[in-house]
This record gives sequence, C-alpha cells and structure tokens, in this order.
Amino acid sequence: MSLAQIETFVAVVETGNVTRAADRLRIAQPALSRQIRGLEDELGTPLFARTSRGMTLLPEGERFLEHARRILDEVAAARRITSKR
Amino acid sequence: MSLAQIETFVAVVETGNVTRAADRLRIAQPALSRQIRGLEDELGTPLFARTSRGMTLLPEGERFLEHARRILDEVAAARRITSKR
DNA sequence: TCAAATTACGGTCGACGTAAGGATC
DNA sequence: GATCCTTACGTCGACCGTAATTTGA
Repeated sequence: MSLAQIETFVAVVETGNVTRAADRLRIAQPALSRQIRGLEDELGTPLFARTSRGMTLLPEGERFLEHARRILDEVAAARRITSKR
Repeated sequence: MSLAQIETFVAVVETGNVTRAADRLRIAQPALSRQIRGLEDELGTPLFARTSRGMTLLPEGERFLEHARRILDEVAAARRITSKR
C-alpha cells in the first residue's frame, strides 16, 4: 500500500470517475486504474463497483475511505511540523 | 513522503540505531539511512541528531513521531477492513 | 458509436545492495 | 581499531505514458 494509492482512491471517490480523478491528479488514466486495482488486490477485496458511468463505492470501500481520509490528514499534519509558528 | 519512510523513521526511533532498525526491517543500512535522509530533506529539517552511539530524536522528530504513529495505526486499520467479521 | 475502464508494451527513473569511505569513541 | 552512519556505483524492478482492446448503454 502506498500513499499514492490512497490519494488516488480518495480522488476516485470524490470524482466518481477514473477519468476525472486522473485529470485532477495530473496522471494518465491507466496509471490511476492500476493503482486502484493494485490496492484492491492487496486488500483482497474490491472497493468499487464498475458501472458504465464510472465507479461507485462498495461497503468495503466506505470503510476504507474513513481510514484513508485520516491517513491523508495526518500526513498533511506531519508535513507541517516544521512550519509551526 | 512514503509509508516506507515513515515505518523506517519509527523503527529508528524505537531502536535508537540505524543498524538495528535495518535488521528489524530486513533491509540494508544504506537503504535505511537514505530513507531517513530523504525524509529530512523533504521536510526541510533534521529529525535526528547523529551521535557516535546512534541517532537521537530532535524536537521536530518528536512532533513528527506523533503523526507517524497515527498514520501507521490507521494504515494497519485500513488493511483490516476486509477481515471484519 | 461513444464513453468509460483495462490490458499490452516499451522505456525510464528510483531504490536497493555491495563495497568503500568518514567520523567518533 | 571498533562501531556507527554515509557516499559511490551499478543493477533491477516498479511505475509511467501511449496505444490498443474491451465492455456496456
């Protein structure tokens, strides 16, 4: 699991769509698609249902999302340890 | 910043020593040393003081450590979303 | 047939390990 | 001189982007 995968996951959740998530993160769709796939493989369960309109969260994805957001928040805070005051 | 760097950082804090941290994580010392250096470079501040006995945390390192532990805890929890019940 | 995701494929860049180098006691 | 950490250097694997393929409305 990588921070890039977690950021990607959240972007897909928020855009509902791999294409728009890729635009937002400025990387190509296939790279993003592979990151999601790799994450699901590692967890051993799908996080999204693929529809013809895009990706929608499954219950496992909802649970993962809670942790993902906390991780990204903590990472952002960790980056700021130096700029306090 | 990567999860590997964060894990490495915590291992160095807990062992007080790059050599023992490398043993614990089963990677070579230079790789571990580079991860710490890269982390410090990215943050723009040293996290450890280098002594002849090993590495001791600086105040910035103490602050980083709080976030690092929460990140690793959340990652562990995120990995477990699938094994609930 | 359009819009979406995925798979194939080749290239590049990062990160590793071994080995050598410094520094401190 | 022993015990740390760091720098040098060559190699290999992971990940990216372009292009082709697949799937569904």
